[in-house]
Amino acid sequence: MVTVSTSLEAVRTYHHGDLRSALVDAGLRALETTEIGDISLRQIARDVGVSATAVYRHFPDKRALLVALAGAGIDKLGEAQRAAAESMGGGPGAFGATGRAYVRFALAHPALFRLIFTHLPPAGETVFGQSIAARLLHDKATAATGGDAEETRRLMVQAWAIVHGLAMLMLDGQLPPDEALIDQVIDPKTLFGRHQ
Amino acid sequence: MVTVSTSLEAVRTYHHGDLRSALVDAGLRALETTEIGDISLRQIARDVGVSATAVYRHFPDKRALLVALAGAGIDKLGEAQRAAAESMGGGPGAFGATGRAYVRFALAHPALFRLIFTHLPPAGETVFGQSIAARLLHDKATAATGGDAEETRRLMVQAWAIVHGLAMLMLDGQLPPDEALIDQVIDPKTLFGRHQ
DNA sequence: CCTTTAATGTTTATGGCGTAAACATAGCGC
DNA sequence: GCGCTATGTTTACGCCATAAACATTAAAGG
Repeated sequence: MVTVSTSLEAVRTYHHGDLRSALVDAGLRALETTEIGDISLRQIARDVGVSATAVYRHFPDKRALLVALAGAGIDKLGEAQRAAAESMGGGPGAFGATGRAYVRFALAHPALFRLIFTHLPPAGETVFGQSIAARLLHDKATAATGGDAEETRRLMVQAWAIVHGLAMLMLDGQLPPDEALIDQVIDPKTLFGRHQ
Repeated sequence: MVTVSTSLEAVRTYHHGDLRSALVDAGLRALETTEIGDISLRQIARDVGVSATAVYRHFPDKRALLVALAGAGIDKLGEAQRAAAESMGGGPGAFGATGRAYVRFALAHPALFRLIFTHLPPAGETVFGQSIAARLLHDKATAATGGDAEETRRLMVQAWAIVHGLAMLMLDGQLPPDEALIDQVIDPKTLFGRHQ
């Protein structure tokens, strides 16, 4: 029996121990350097040091692994937004901070960001519905509209669309990924100050 | 020599006649029913009734064919916007009409729309730069800002981002693809009426 | 403890893909 | 009419996702 020492104290045996999370970790790592279309099951398995078909013990198919990666990505995105809001003390600047964090996350992890939104049927609830920013945004929009539900919804969708659109256009090279442009476009004053 | 009759009057010989445009047409047709990641050179070649490698006489690789398809898509999108603007007589409602046409186009041709923006390095100029809507938008934004260049740019980017974001979120199942929501979100009054 | 069994690996195989290389055909300029 | 070149085809390679059969080991029950 061959015993291969891996990164730290761990030792490889026939059974891996926690292959599922190792695959997810390797997948997330791969997404940092590989565009989404070039992600391959076999490569991820190779990275983990396991046969290609071992993956199928933990995921029914490639798509299922990608769904798991997207889930991890959604968590990361949420955490980035939470941290951004917290850094503003949850105060009036918090909502804008979550928007900027959203775009920065997209630019920092393009393949992961794309995976979250595209290439997968929305897993159960909508990404946005689960978001920290959703509550902040809802509060802000409700205040701005004085409680009108339809207007509130419009403001929320507009705000999300602007942030998401900015992220996508920068990701796709249609707009320069400038920090200054992000700040300029995501300005709560111009997004909410307009309501009559 | 086998002579196969194709759709109309045409006749197949060893040389196709206009394989390049036949491939583009078949590719566009494929994009109506196949998501972008599942588009295959070999299938397109099969649809045209030609060997897989014949494609390489007209395109250096798959990417090049996709670029050609994206180019055709950009033309179609531009035409849809032009028609939308014209239907409003080019009047004050024209700009909003181009925005709605943009989102409707995305919903009507999801794979093609994605191809145009993602999966390809922006071919030369930006998609938006060439757009009919760009001029309408620029005029509108300039009027709203009284000529301030930076403010004009901000308004233009915000408008494009909102439209693009809405299209993407609907495409990705994060927002319901309702006509009413499109009309509500893309409302020039709420997009431009706010400027102080 | 020791054995059975289920979980979790590996090997092997299949068919599809993009693409390179060698070869075939035919249209066009001389 | 002939040869050159554009434009096809055939064949082949290596990678991919995935199915099927087989191997190893951990855990559970006697």
